[in-house]
Amino acid sequence: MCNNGVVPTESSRVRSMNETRDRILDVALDVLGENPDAGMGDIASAAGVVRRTVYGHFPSRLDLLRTLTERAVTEVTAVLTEVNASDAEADATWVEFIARVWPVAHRYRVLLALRRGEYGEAIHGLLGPVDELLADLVKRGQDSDVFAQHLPAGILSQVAYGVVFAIADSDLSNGTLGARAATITSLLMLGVPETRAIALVGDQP
Amino acid sequence: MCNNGVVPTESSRVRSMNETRDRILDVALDVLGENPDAGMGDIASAAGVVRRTVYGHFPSRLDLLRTLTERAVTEVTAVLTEVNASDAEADATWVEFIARVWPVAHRYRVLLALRRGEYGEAIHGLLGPVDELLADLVKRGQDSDVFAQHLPAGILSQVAYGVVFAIADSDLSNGTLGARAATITSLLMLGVPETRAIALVGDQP
DNA sequence: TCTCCGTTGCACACCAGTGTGCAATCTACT
DNA sequence: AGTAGATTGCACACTGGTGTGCAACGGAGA
Repeated sequence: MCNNGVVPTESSRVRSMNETRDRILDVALDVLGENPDAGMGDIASAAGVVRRTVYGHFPSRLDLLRTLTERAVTEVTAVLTEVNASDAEADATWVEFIARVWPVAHRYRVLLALRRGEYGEAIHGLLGPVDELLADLVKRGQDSDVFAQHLPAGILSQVAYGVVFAIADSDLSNGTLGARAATITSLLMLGVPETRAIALVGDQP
Repeated sequence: MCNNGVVPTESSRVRSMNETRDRILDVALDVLGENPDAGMGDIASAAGVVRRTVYGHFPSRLDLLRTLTERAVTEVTAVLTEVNASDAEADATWVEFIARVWPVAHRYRVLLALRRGEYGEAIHGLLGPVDELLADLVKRGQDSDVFAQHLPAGILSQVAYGVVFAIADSDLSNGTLGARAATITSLLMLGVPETRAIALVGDQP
C-alpha cells in the first residue's frame, strides 16, 4: 500500500516525537524565562520528561538555546519585514511593530538575558539580523526627522528595544497595559513628542 | 610606650592589609564588569593575589558582592540625597543627578546584571533604598507635571535608570558623550520634551 | 506476535567553582 | 633576634551542572 496523499501522512510515532520536541522548546522558554540559569534537568522535569530525553533531541545545551534563538529570529524578522513593507511614517511603523511583536518579545524575553553569560556570543550572533533590521527602521525615522538624532541609529535602536524587553520582563508584562507602556515609552525615547506618541497609540485597537 | 596622637596611627601592617582589601574590591568591579560570572579565582589573580587570600578578606562570594553593593548604595544615595536637597524642578534635578552619578553608575554597572543570577535576591534587597529615592524623585516630577504619567513612578524610575545603566554598559560608556546620551535619553523617556531636554543638558558644563 | 524506536533509569566521567585546613614563608613591629 | 600576622601554596571535600553509555521498558506498526 502506497501513500494515498502527496504528503506522506507522518506516522504517529514521528508526530508524538515532534510534539515532545516542541513541548521541550516551549517549556524551556518558560523555565529559562523565570531563571536564565536553569539547567537541562529543570527544563526536562518541567516538560514531563527525563533529562536524558532532552539530550536525545538536543545534543547540547547550546543546541537548545540556538534552536530557541532561531525560532525567535524567524518570528521577529517576519513581523519586522512585513511591517517595514508599508510606506507609513517610521513612528507609525514602530507602533505597529511593537504591537505585533509584543507577544513574541514577551515569550522570548529571556534571550536578552542569555546574550550575556556563557553562550552569549553565539546567541548574540544569531540575533544580529534583527538588530540590523531594527537599526534600519530607526535610521529611516531619523532621516525623515521623525526620530531624535542624539544617538546613532544602531545604539538608539538597541536601547529602544532594550526598553521594550525590560517592560516585557516587568510586572506589567501581561495584558495590553504592558504593550501600551512599552510602545509609548519607546516612542518617547526615540524622540517622538508625547502628544504625537499618545495619538499614535490611540489609533491602535 | 603609648600612642602619641589621638588617632592611633595605623600600623603599616593594617594599612597594607586594607590596601589589599580595597584593591580586591576595585579589581572585582572591573573583572565582574567584563564577565559577571567570573569566579573568585579570576578576581584574585587580577588583583595580584591568591584565591585563598580573597577568602581571607571575604568569607564567601556573597560577602564580596554584598560589600560591593553596599559601597554602591552609599555612594549613590549620597549623590541622590544631596541633589534632592535643592528645590529645583524635578527635571533639572534629574539632569544634575545623572551628571554626578554617571561615574558611579559606570563603575558599578555590573550590579544591574548581578541582580539576576544566584545572589540576585540579596543584591536586589540592598539596592532597595536607592530604588525608593529614585521613585520619589520621579513621583515629584510627575506631580508637578514635569514628567509623563504613562507609567507609575516606581516602574518609570526603574526603566529610566535601566536605560542609564544600559548606556553606561555600551560602547559610549567613556567620556562625556555617554553621559550626555544617557541624560537626554532618560529625560525623553521621562516625558520631557526634546527641546527642553537639550536646553537642560546644555546648561551642564 | 514480533520488531522498531522513543523513552526511561541508572550508571559514569568530567569539569568548574566554592569554601576550608594547614604548614610554610615573608615582613613589619618589638 | 624574635614574634605576630598577613600571605602563600597546596591539599582536600563538596556541590551542581554537562554530556555519554547502555540495558530495559513500552507502545505503535508490520
